[in-house]
Amino acid sequence: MKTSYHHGDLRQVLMDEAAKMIRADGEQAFSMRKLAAKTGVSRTAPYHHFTDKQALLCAIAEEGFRRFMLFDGSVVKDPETGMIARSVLDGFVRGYVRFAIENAEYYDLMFGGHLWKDRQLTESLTRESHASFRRYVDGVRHWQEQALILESIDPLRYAQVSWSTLHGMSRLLIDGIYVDEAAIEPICQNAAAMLWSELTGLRH
Amino acid sequence: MKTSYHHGDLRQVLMDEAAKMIRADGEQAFSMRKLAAKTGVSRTAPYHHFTDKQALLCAIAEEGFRRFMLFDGSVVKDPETGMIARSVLDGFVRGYVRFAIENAEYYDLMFGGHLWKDRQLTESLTRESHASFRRYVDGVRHWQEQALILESIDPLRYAQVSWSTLHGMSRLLIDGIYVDEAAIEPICQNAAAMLWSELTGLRH
DNA sequence: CAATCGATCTTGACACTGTCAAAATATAGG
DNA sequence: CCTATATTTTGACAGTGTCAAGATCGATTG
Repeated sequence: MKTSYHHGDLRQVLMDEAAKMIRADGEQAFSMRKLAAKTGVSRTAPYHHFTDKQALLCAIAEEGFRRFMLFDGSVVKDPETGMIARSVLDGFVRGYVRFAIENAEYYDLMFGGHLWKDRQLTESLTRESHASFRRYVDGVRHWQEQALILESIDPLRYAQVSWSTLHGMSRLLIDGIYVDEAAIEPICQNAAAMLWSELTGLRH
Repeated sequence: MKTSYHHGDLRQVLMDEAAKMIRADGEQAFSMRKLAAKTGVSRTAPYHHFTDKQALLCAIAEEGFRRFMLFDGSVVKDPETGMIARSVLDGFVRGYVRFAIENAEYYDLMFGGHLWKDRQLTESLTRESHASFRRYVDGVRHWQEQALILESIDPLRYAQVSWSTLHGMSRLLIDGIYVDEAAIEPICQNAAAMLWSELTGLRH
């Protein structure tokens, strides 16, 4: 039932192996030739499944976006105020950061900049990533329709700023800038408190 | 009065030219050999001023940190509440993002991750960058001592989260992720409002 | 002024990279 | 079986970071 001929779905094997290599030694140290060697094929074999090194990286990033969806839609109301509960924000922030840290090799490719910088994104990656963000904005808008958050919020603007916070934290933690791992929990707490306060207008 | 022999302070010329090249074509396309050619010296000449390509990039990043300082310390009080004025936050957020965008080639090296990822930072870069962040935390603490912001705030945690927001926004804007340039102003406004609200406990 | 010495630069070399063109091979359909 | 097509390999080329050895320059000293 294999659709591949010589090497049982080489395409997927290449992507998995590449991700593993990047996780182990960093994107900087990754090379197409080493990937080919590790996979046990010739140097140029990967080029029949990916037009480019860039295309391979885009494909991995795209897979990252598909694994990423964490807006499960389930909401908890605060019984007193009727607004969204702090715990929802806590879970969301932790979920985001957790994904970024545990799948750092994917996260780096998704938002590492290098892919975005040169504007040579695969069209399908562009589509997938934009869809991912749109889901986020839609989720916020949905909260608003249910009166779980302030009416005065602009969902797009809130999405942009809150995503900035989440992304900035993730970079901070992944790269170990100014911070060590033990600080993850309190930082997430603070960020969640800030975002919740922004959404509800309430003070913790 | 030149301290250099053959090429009037080659070290600085290399750094400037490198920054210019990275600005023009991106870090990805930057190479030591092209830099040497552009500067009009031999391929290995730069290696007598920088032990590594990495060391060169670190030196540029370090220069970026020195150009960066934007915590000027001047504060404006809100006449009614006696707390820090919204305009201070506005200016700070805009200043940060402005620097990041206008000096994107420096900012990328400072926080692009690639330098931090492999832990091969120059010692002096580590020092300079940490000093830069410490200045930020100290600034917040100073505000607190003057009772310009809430007493309940943990300056370190606030610094980490707010820096996350600023950094995330900058990446978002520099890389053009999910956003176009026209949105810079409203996004800065929203972020400043959120941070100000977090600092003062007030609602805009 | 000449000799020397250290700082600065160049030349040559090596292993490694991405990727193209052409050749080789395996598989599927007729 | 035989041919067309999908897949992989071999060979090649220009470009990369950087090391070792040599050449050259500037200043310092005798």
